[in-house]
Amino acid sequence: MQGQDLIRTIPCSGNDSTCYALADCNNFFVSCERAFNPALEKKPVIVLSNNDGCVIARSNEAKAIGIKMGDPFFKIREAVRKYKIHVFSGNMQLYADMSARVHATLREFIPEIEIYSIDEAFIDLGGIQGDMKSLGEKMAYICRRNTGIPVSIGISKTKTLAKIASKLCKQYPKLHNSCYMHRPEDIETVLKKFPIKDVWGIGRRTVAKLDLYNITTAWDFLSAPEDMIRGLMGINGVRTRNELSGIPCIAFEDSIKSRQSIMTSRSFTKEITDMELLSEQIAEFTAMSAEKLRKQGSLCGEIMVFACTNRFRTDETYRNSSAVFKFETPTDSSIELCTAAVRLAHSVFSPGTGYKRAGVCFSDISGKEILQPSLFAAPDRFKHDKLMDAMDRLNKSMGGKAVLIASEGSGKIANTKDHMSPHYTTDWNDIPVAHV
DNA sequence: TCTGGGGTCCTAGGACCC
DNA sequence: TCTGGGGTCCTAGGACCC
Repeated sequence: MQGQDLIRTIPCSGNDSTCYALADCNNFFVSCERAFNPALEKKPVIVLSNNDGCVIARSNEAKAIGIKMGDPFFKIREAVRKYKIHVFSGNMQLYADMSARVHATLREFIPEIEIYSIDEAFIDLGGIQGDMKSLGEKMAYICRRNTGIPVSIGISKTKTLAKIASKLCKQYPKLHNSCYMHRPEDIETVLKKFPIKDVWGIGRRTVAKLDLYNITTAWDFLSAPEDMIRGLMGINGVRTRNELSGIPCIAFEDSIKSRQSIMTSRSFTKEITDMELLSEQIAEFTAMSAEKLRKQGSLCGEIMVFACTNRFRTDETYRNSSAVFKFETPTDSSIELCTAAVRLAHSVFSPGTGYKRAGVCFSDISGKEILQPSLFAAPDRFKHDKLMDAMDRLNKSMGGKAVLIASEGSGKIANTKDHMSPHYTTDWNDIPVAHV
């Protein structure tokens, strides 16, 4: 039974010597800003989340000053002035575009890559002959040259070990952004020094539990009995333990999987107390989610709307209300989705409440091609297809929100983005000009 | 004044059925 | 008074990731 759990996720390549690379972009959002503004090199730089709320990326210099991931911006204003930290509002369009460029560069080496996140990709090097260390160095060099983004390439027998190898690259500049970790004695030396809290899959809660057993390094974890790890962490703990010992338990997935849920939510600069404003926001979030839904060719079976108060306020109790609607027949029409969402927004709203955050979540998502039409569904149930298609194309070619659903309103609520860089690669007006 | 956003998977426990 | 046992499915909550 336990064995089957594990085997299910092991890639069945038929090759007993597996090898994975992890390409990890260094301080990715900061590196994107630097790629177009070289004056930022060697300077402390941070990037902020929506509404300029929290720190979501830091340059090494900013880390050295003591700026933490997730620090609220208003709490570090003093340090920003004192150390002349360069501040940017998150420019997600730019980062997504730069990410695509890095992926395209990696694919020139090995076509099948697994895009793990906006700044990370796994590459299956199983069966590849040659000097892995120099292959990694070459990948890192070409990525930097083609995109301006510094990338760390960690290579080892499992994904978890490859992650560790990529972290070593950042720690030791001498490695030239590429670390191939394969000899058992080297792996042992590394794991004995590697903090368990930095291992992929080991989070805060687990670190606290492991600490009670004096497990503080990756090697301690690997040396602990399997039953004990299973008891503390369940199957995922056993997988991580196997991965550290060189047995792959996390499969390589190069096909792009459709999302099982699609969410759009935002915090507001000022609390919303007006129902019309709230429902316009909800409609806007719904339209954004619906666009993502159509992009992956899916239908939504269930929609959830939520709105909550400011969880940091101490003078009143935190409230989070939500409501759900199930569609008789799944849909991808913004019109149907917005109609449902606005109705839900009305049922969630309570007068006199100040809402600080709200959002929309689509679930029960299915592929459009395998739709089982309900017996009672109207024959014209795809009547909005052409309209949606036209709307998506207009919005794509004209950028942003050229066409809106009526319930979205006119966007009266603006987010704070006081430090936005130009849309260098995604807006013709912002394309950098070379002065010669 | 000001505190992000979007995902996945696993597990335990309850409801329900035979 | 006595009060089974096993299976499935669903859901909420926890934990993790970036």
